[in-house]
Amino acid sequence: MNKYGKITIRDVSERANASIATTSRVLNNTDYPVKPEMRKRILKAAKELGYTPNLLGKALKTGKSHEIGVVVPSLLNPYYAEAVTGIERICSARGYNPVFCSSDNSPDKELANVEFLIRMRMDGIIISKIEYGDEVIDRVNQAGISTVYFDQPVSNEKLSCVTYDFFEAGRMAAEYLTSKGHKKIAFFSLPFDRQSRISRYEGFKHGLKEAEGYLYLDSSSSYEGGEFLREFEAGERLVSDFLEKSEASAVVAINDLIAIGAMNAFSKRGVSIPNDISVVGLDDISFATMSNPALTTVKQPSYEMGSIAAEVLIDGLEGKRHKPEIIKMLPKLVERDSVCIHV
Amino acid sequence: MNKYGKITIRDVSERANASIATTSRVLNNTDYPVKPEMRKRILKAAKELGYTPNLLGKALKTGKSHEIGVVVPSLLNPYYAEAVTGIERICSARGYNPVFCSSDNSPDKELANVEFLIRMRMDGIIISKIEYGDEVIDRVNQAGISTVYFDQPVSNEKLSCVTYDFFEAGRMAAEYLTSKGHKKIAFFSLPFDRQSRISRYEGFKHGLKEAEGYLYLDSSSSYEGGEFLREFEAGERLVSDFLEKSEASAVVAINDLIAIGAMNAFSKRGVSIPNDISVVGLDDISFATMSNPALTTVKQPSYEMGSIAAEVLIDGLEGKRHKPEIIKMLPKLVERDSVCIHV
DNA sequence: ATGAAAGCGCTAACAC
DNA sequence: GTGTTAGCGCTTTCAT
Repeated sequence: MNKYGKITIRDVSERANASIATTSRVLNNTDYPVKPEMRKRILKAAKELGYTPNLLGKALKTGKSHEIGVVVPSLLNPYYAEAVTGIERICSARGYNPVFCSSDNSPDKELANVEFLIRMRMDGIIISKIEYGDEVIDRVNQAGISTVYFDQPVSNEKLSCVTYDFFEAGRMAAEYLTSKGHKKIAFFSLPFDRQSRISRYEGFKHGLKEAEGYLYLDSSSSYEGGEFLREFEAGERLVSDFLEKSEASAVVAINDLIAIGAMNAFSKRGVSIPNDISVVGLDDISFATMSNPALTTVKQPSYEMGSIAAEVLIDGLEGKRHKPEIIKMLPKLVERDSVCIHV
Repeated sequence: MNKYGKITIRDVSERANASIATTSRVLNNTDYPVKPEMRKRILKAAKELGYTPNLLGKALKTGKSHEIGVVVPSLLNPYYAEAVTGIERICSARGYNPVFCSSDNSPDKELANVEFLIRMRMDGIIISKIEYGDEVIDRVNQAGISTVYFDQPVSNEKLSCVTYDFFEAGRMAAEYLTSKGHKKIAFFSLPFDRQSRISRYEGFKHGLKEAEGYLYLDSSSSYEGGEFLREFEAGERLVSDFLEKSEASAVVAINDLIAIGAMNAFSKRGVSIPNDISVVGLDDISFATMSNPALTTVKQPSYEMGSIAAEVLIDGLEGKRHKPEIIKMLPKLVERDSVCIHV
């Protein structure tokens, strides 16, 4: 035992009367030939001493940590919680250890997290980037660390990315509503500060066809109390605005949280969903099944996106994939109880 | 540049015509005296080369990683998501980097995660333990790593723990209902496989006073699809059971997810909340404000518990606290719209 | 089949 | 004010 009070491989080797090299070979279960008795002695010594390998030493030496860094904007947001769960399952199935960092919706923290992961010499990084510019991308490229982006699209074709057809999702929502006879449809949104929102809205407009579209934007920006609640409340505010003008018979919300907040605000004011107003969300978070009425929405398969991002990254790390992979997941309409036919 | 293609401190020192030692001193911003020109040269060289410190080397040498490992049963569960956010904020404010691991509700994975964090030589660990026995505790103790437990209570007084008065929470819920005139109150629960659930139920019974209590247990155990939805569905199943017997005018649910699931199932069957049946939850997750009606519940301050756990741990690491700290957070009743007076 | 030793990137004690 | 060097725990090449 050294001055740090930790058992090292050296302590084990001494107690087993073996060399460090042999000890390392045994402890790592390599197929290197070692006499059975020696092997047994070493294993016994390790056990008796309560040896715990120091992965820092190992990673420093080998240049591989078997760790994968994951950066998401928020762990509070069910959407990311699901993605992260997908990542976690794949990584651990394939022998990697995911390390999650939340950037708390702050681009600065996002960059700091990425920096940290690079400095820790992660084998790879999975990131759902919110920063608008390319600082993160540049940093990661310069460091030469394998990275896959997910959620928000990344323009560069050289980069692996698991994204989603946001445009098509918006389009499907609008089209579904028109197919139900709605002629005037509102769009409830947060500020268009990310590509996904812009695309959703573009798609929405496209899906409208002959129907009229009305945009309602909530721009109160406080991120206090978690963006989670904030979005829910945005839904409530948008309803006030909407009710004043009463231009439409249906609304598409930029995400489920807003849709649910809106539905609640509507019911509180005696507007019945879906009888008076139809609502469709975008995302399909688990909670969408739990709202009352259950929310009709367009699914973004966050869990699968997370899993696939992890697969792509690990395949790359293990040399099973060489070119950057750009995967665009398709939306799927999930019909529940928040829409009805407009006559 | 070495064979790994990474810039090391050595490369920087060579380019700056300085020694490694001086370079290290400058790069770490120590107050060690270094001539301004030299300092400038080194900084310049580092920048030009795109030097990125290798934290593995540093941690190996110093024995401090400034990383804190966090293990929770699930990141999908909003309760833990909130706790984790509290941890994240404190750690990053105090210069530590939290590393989150989800054990995916599996005791085996929990132990594996803990093992990983120990091997990575984290400075400390924060864990919400689900494993029923003491394996995790023993392992952590043997490794001699500073740890604070949170959520589930830990019996050992030698261990720092941030927990919650589960008994009192159950009691408050029951008492609140009796104070509203309810005489027959049901308790909706999942299996009593953890202390928190047992305590909540005990407290509930205690708070009943002269009122009658009825226990409804959901034991369908599949963890597929995430415990999140599972609990919501458990609420629905419990309602079927309840409606067959119709013994009570109010229900206390072991957690908010079940309460919300139950409320939905009730409304679907034409039972109006709170007019026909009053419901109170336990937890106060953010979703509780978003249900319809908004859920009256007993708050467990998960965000604060996470923050405090982080504070306690870091104080310990920095020698600002020496004895184990046992903190028991108090519940708080949050009145919303799911309860009414029983006549 | 086993071991000695170099070295991964870094810090810090010590020397000058 | 600056530099030399030992060594953190580990793997791995090369000898034996």
